[in-house]
Amino acid sequence: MSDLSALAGATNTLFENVPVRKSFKAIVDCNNFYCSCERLFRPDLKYKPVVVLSNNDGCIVSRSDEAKTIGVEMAGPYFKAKPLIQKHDVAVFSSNYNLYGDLSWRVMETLRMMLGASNVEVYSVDEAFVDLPEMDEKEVLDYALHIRYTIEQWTGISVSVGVAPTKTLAKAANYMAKENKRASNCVKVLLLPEQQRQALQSIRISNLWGVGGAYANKLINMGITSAWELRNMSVEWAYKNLGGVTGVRLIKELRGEPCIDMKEQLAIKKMIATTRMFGSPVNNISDIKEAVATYTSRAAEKLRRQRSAANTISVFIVPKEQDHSVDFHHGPTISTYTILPAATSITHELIKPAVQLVDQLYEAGKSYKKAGVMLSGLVPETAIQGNLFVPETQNRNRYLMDMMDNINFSMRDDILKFAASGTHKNWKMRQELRSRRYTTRWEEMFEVK
DNA sequence: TCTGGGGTCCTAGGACCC
DNA sequence: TCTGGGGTCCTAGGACCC
Repeated sequence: MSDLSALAGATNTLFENVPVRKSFKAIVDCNNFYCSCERLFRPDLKYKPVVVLSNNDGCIVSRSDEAKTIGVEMAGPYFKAKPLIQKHDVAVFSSNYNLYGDLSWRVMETLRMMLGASNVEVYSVDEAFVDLPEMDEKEVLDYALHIRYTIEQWTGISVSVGVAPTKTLAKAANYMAKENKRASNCVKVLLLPEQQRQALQSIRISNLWGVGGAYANKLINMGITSAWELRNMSVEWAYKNLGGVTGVRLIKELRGEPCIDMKEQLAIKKMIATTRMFGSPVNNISDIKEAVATYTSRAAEKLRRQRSAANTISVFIVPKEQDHSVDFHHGPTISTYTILPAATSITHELIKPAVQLVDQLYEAGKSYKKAGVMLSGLVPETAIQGNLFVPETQNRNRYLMDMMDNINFSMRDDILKFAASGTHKNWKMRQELRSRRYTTRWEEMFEVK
């Protein structure tokens, strides 16, 4: 490797006038995204503490800066934070995914218009990696600020931007930008080795992208506490101690050697899951079957959207544990799966085996708090669709699905569904504090009087 | 009775991300 | 009393084959 860089240097001195082509990666990350979305339609909340809850109003998944300041913890259970929230008059919202999804699309579309779609990798609902156009190092900061201001002006959502030679360093830069928004103007650029050293020395190992709870503990026990200390470990050490090639990539990225490529957009998913907590514990098998049928319908929609079919369906249910001393995340999960005779994307062909699996899993007398459906073994739908040798009804099924998808998409709220999904929904999740779907429903639009 | 080595495919499980 | 949902990638180890 050092041979290569020596070579590159030599080439450069030979051709003084040929500029070195530098490619920089940026991560653009919406600030407190869900809270910002809620505030957009509630300007009265602009400087007030706001939090958004997860599905089922379970934990806190987004906090405004003001909420962070008064000590509301991220991912903490809502009921524990409630006293603090009431004391400080914090505005509380249930998740409103219609709203966030739509605003996310606007932010990403702005980036695509600025940089070209092929240079934007949507990484999550509120983050995107972008390949910056070639420019002088001095211009990078200005360009990053330009991105930030344009998005804010066009969508009303404020973002932070981190720029560096690799994705991992860009994430580190972004972390620093957010640490001190006022000083950084929400933008941080780490191009020079000296800038990178200072930044990595100030970042604790647990805040590094790619180091989760398990590795953080392990590293701290080994005496490695800062990102800089980790950067200076050898790749052999990383292979042995940080999950093989993943660890090697992490170290190299920290040193400025790009190892994590930009991903193709519209990549076809390899697995599709729909899982939910129940609004309250359920002990009745028919309710569980209704829920599983509903989740299967949702998963099948996702499957058809990417034009895939599945040959394996797994179902799991999670009993409500009796012993509250155990860590709730690691409650027992009971699961099983079926391999289908042929891959399919037809909802009712998936619901039937899914519901049968519930019979295998369910134990009478127990109550359950969660269930989920996973589809895997995905293949392109074209591989199975429109077969001349299957009965005509089977081809018609696919058209039926198209019709259902279209109607459900335009009417929303699952106007058409299968009877197995039930009508009582005793298991349905709680969403007591949801705001209006301002940007996706006519009847919920923002009104100006 | 003696009884190798290398390859592939699959699954379970562990780590991570937001 | 009350603690989210949806993904990815990687490795180890077993089954099977020649």
